[in-house]
Amino acid sequence: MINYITDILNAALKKIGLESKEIILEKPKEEKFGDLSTNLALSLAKEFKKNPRDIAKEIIDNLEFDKNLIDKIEIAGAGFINFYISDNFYKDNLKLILQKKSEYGKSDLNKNKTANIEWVSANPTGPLHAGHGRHICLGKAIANLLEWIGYKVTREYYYNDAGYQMSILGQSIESGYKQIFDSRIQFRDDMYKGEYVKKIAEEIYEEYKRNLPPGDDFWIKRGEKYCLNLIKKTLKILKIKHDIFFKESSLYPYNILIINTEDVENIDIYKKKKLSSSGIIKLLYEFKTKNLIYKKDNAWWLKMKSGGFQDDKVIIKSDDIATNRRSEPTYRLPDMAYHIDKINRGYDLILDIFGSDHSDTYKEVLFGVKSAGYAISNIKVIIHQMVTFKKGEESVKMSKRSDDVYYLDDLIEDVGVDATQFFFVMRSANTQLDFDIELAKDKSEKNPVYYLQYAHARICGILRNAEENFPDYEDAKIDDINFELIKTDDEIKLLKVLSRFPDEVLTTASTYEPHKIITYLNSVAECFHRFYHNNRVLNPDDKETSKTRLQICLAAKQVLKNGFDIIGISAPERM
RNA sequence: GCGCCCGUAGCUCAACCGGAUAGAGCACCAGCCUUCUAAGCUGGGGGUUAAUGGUUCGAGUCCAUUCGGGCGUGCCA
Repeated sequence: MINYITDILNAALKKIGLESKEIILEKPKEEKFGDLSTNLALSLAKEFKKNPRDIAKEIIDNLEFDKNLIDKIEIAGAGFINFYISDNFYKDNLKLILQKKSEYGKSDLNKNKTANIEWVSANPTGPLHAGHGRHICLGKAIANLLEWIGYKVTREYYYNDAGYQMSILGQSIESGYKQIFDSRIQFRDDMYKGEYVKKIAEEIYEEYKRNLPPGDDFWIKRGEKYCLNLIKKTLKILKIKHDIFFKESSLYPYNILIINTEDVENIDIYKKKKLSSSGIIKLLYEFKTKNLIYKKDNAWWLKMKSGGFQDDKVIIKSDDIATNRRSEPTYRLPDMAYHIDKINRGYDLILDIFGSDHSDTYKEVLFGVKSAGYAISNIKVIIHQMVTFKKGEESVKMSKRSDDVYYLDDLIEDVGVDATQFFFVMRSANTQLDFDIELAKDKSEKNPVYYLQYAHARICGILRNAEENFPDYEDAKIDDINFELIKTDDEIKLLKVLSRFPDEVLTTASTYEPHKIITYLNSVAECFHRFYHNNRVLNPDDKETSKTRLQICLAAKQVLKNGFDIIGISAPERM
């Protein structure tokens, strides 16, 4: 419908002799202003310094439209053009929903385009904690949205499988292992002390007893495998499956993270050894060739001041025996190489999701990628603010250091998968979120999840009733709909809301803001509940109306279900 | 100190390139179950959109300043 009106408006502009414009059509807040409205005349008035109402009149006089679809068009207020859409359109759309079913709302706008969405990407140093939840649930919904607007989506998980943090994990497990038979062993402050560390240690002890396995690498690899499995398990509960797990080490020669600072100086060494094909080395070549890096204090720095940053940043650390620091890249360099890797894979859209604690670093990374000579216009970054947890009035402390962490598994167990998903996606990503665990747990009308799911369950109740008591209604076909019988306000309003779904999906997807779908579904549920309250669906004395209303119910159920699929919650048949 | 994000009803939050009387849920008040699930429906009270100034036909939205909150500001990621 929006496309149709946009087209006829542009045709009218052409007749007047104006360029076609990007036309904004929105649903007016007030019903009396029609179904769709445009401020086109107002913005043209600004441009040409004319009276907006005169322009609006001129446009309408030149507008040709299908009277079967649009009842009337009016000028209102300062110069808004309001369209009143015919009920016929909504009735036709009812058929469309019932025919398209789970496809209703999907668009092929980005047919043949590919998108890569990278998220979660927590390093496998332990289980996911509750704070990760927002990031994870948001990414899940956005990935779904991209598919709904036609992208072929690759879901990717990037993690550091070596380096400082992982070596701490290895040391922690080693300490845990030794502690089993030597009570003198203590954990250092900077070590991981969670229950899972002990579990890994015990597993290893069962396998090797006191025959200490050799090498640092052993502990790290065991830890990585175990922790990644914990993470995947949690993701599976949330019905998330990544297509690619990308290891940082795969960007290095021999998958080893050490880059010798001297070797960078004589970077051709890598070429001689035929090791110059890895992402990190290639990038270093590019930086060196473009004279973007320099050596200072035995570390390598990337020139960033030119990009508006306060300081240049270290990309390869110096050796420092005192602090046990090795000559390895900082996170920036592999992150840049990783993004270049994604660019080279040729996606039409590359999406990163970060918490606000990374909002500075992604700029550095993009700057580096751009400086190295790559186009970054396909890369979009979504930043979400942090989340705090509370139980009623009491706030829940999130401590990484202690072993008393509130894990994502705990949260899911406390409030359920649906409430977890819903609460994290419910709010705009760029506001700080207060997650009320008590409220999410609540099985009453206070809990906003239920308002939506209840509408779906209610419809299922009607369908069950039809099946059991009115078998001859149940087999009603789309062709049995008698449009003449759709006449109450509640019915029409419900159909109007349902017709908006495809447009809502589009705008939601193009801004990557899944909470808008929830706002929309709320209005679907609201209209359905009112319809339900005022309009008896199954009535033995009026078979035709019953059949028709059953089809309306089916359509509402479908739209709710499709919306639930996008945000990733279930559609319960009973509650 | 500097950078990014945020500040909307008692609470949690919406508001689509700047548009018409700023909207929901919860909480509060008053009604509605002999009828497909009352986890619902109907009505009501509640606002100087943190403050001040500016831009314009029009500002919650853009600009400036101030106040308040979050996150960053490592050779951690």
